[in-house]
Amino acid sequence: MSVVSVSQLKEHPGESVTVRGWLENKRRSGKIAFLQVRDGSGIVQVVASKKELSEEAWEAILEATQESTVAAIGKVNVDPRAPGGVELHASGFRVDHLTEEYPITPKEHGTAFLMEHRHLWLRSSKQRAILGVRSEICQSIRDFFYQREFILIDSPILTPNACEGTSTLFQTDYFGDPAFLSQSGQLYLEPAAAAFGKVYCMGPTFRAEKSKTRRHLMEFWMVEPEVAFLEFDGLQDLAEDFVSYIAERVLERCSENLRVLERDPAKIESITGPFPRITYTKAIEILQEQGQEIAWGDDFGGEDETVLANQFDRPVFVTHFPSEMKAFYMQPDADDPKLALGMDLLAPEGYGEIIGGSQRIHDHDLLLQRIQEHDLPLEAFQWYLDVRKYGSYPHSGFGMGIERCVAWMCGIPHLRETIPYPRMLYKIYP
RNA sequence: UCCUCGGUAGCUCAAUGGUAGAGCAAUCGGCUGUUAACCGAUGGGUUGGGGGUUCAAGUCCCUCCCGAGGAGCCA
Repeated sequence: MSVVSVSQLKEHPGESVTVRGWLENKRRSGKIAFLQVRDGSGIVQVVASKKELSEEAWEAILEATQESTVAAIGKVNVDPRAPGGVELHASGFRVDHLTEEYPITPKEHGTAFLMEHRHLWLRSSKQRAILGVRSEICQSIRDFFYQREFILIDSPILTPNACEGTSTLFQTDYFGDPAFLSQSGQLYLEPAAAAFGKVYCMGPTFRAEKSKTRRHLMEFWMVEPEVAFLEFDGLQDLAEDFVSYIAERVLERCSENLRVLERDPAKIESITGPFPRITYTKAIEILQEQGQEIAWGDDFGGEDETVLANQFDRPVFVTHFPSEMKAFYMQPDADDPKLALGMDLLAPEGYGEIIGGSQRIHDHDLLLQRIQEHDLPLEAFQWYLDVRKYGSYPHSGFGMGIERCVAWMCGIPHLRETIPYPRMLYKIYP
């Protein structure tokens, strides 16, 4: 008797097959029982009638508890009464492992309890849907760059110094010397752009900031492309194509997950270019018109981002920020050197900053000056300066937070559900 | 780090300063088409820890711990 995955059952109508999985729920009505069996590919209802089963198999059905490992043998029936349209009419049943007192019951639970049981919460339908979307997004990112002939450059996680010199880093011991967990792969990507032209990295990054909000994690995944000879307008085109492609793939491949999440696909259908592009100065004007208390030179707060994004029906680029509020490596605007060629992409619906990027300084002396102005340790950046010393070239890149993108596509409010095992302020279990 | 709210059965929550309760889960029984099934019964508590006020504290006060929401910081 062949083992068939639940997702493939509709290919075997009338056949007798075995399904192996976990018992999600059971309803019993005297001599007939309905069991929801989940195998990872889907959920199927097993219908079991006492008179059609051996005494042993019927006993196994009575004994089976929620989340027990079970094997159901039976005929595949197409039946409109069954959720999913297909059910298994049992001719045999056994319990391979009996679960006792599974903590997550079919009724409601609080967030704290579910986070404490994250390793089990993963089995819940909503969590499976979110992580399924995450998987598709990561795959679409790799496909996007592969199709455009980018080379994958894995950046290091252990680094000898604070890359951007801004955020708080996790420190560890490297054979007696201090080392830090990476907060960005960008600086390591820029030299690689001179080797391959178009490169990207995707991996975990770490920030030791004591942020306690729905939009922050201590450990999050970031994808960062870096392209030689790409300048500021082209960078925005790339980000626009990139985000549009991800949205298209989620719509195409994740419709069932979106349905489980009750996510309106229209919200994702509207993520197509061109995205509006406004300057920081224009953004401040809009915010002031909307009654936000903000002055030129201030950074956006969470509410500012939401108010600004709500002015548009799709993601919006904000560009040309004051140089002082941005990282040391951003190229100054030729028309107004007070401004940096940096851009943020703000997502609608309050999801905030999805992408941050810039054209990088490619002039050696200017970069050296900026490193000194920011009081960064020059010796640690010697290799980074080398990129501008041996065949310098204009180049640009951006970074996108994977979790923020997943939360946005799924329409869920908190980042903690968008990564299998979130690392949050003071919380690292399980 | 700061502000606000909260911590009572395995879970979600009730309980004027006066006998700690319900639903779900668990256990047992009933039911041949259930959709978080339903019906009946049973077991289940150091009310987050410590201290205080009071004849009497889950309830009021102090303190510590833990959690949630928000702010700041940031992607």
